[in-house]
Amino acid sequence: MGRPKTFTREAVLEKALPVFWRQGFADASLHELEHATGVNKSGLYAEFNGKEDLFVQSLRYYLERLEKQGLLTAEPLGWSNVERFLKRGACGLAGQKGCFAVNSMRECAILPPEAVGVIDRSRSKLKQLLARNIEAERPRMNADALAELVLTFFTGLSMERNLSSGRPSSVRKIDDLMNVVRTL
Amino acid sequence: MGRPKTFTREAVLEKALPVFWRQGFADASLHELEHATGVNKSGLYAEFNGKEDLFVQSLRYYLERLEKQGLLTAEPLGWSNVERFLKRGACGLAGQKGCFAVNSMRECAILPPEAVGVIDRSRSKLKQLLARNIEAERPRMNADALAELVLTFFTGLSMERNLSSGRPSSVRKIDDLMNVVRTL
DNA sequence: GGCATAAAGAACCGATCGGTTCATTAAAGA
DNA sequence: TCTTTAATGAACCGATCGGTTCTTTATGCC
Repeated sequence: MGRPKTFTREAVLEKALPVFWRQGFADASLHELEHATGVNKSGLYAEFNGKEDLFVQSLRYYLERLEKQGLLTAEPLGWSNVERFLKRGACGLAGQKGCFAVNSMRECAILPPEAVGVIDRSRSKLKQLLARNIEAERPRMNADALAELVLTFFTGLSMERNLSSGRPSSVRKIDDLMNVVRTL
Repeated sequence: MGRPKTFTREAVLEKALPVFWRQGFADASLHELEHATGVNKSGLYAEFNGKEDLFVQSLRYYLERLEKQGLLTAEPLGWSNVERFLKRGACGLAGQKGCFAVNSMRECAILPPEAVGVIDRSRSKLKQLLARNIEAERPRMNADALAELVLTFFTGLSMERNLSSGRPSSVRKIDDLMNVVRTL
């Protein structure tokens, strides 16, 4: 049988995620990742194919966790789902700021292409889910166009969380937006 | 008198800016900056106090150039200014993507504090200018709150330019937004 | 005790990082 | 020519980077 493993692949991702989230891909060093995960560099290398792979897996893990929350799939579909998504989707799971996927968009140029693809697909899916919720409310305005506006707003909201100021105002801002979109 | 200088401080910033814009602060190396500016490393060090200072000066230079365009100060104040700001403010001056200041928000944690302050102040000023233009149109909705929504939308718009897809849709998206806000 | 597996840790690789110094060369005015 | 200033380029610094390998130690089952 041999000695059993002392860490799960998921447990490593869970601890590596905040590092990438906070530092970004370029600025996250293997040394920090070792310390955060508690797994030796050789151990990390045995489990993943280097830093790029670890980043992509962390990103996938993050998006899967977010999906499981079902913020935009809870029945009945509608504005309440959209509002909850805006309020809780940009608040990190691991005590981090903003949205990991949105933050990563900044580094697209130096990210492994696989990561860019993951981000692209997750945004497409997000847009589709938003549109479905909006469509359920039978707005006068085109649901797809409205979904794009909301997604762009969410993106901006996530980015603003990287700043020290203006956190308390974000809830009010979301309320303002929801008041607007409900009339469209 | 001695030998005259062969480069301007401004000319260096003009060429250093795209590097920071594209690569971000952490991922821009002095080697790249040398190559882009055409000024030797020792020359750069004689003119600036290292990489951090060069970044801050580039950021200041970028914002000053943007201000001089007067996108939000042209008379008469109103929606047309806001629309022009959204359409041209996020299109890089130097053939770059999105907004340099917005991109830099991602790196707040590792940026020189001075840079964070510059970003903060520029956003405050931007919000104020937006509010002034909106106020001029006498909307039913609170102008400051509306200005915040527009600024967040702009932030999201700038970030989305880092992605390969969806560029053509951004003009339509801005039109959609303007159609909405004009009714508020 | 054997055997198999897993983890830790250290050593090492070549490369690059930001930063500093200095000797050399070039271009101006006096 | 002499002085002054500017610019270059190379050398060097200590540190860190991502990545690789190997030895050692620990822990399980048979």
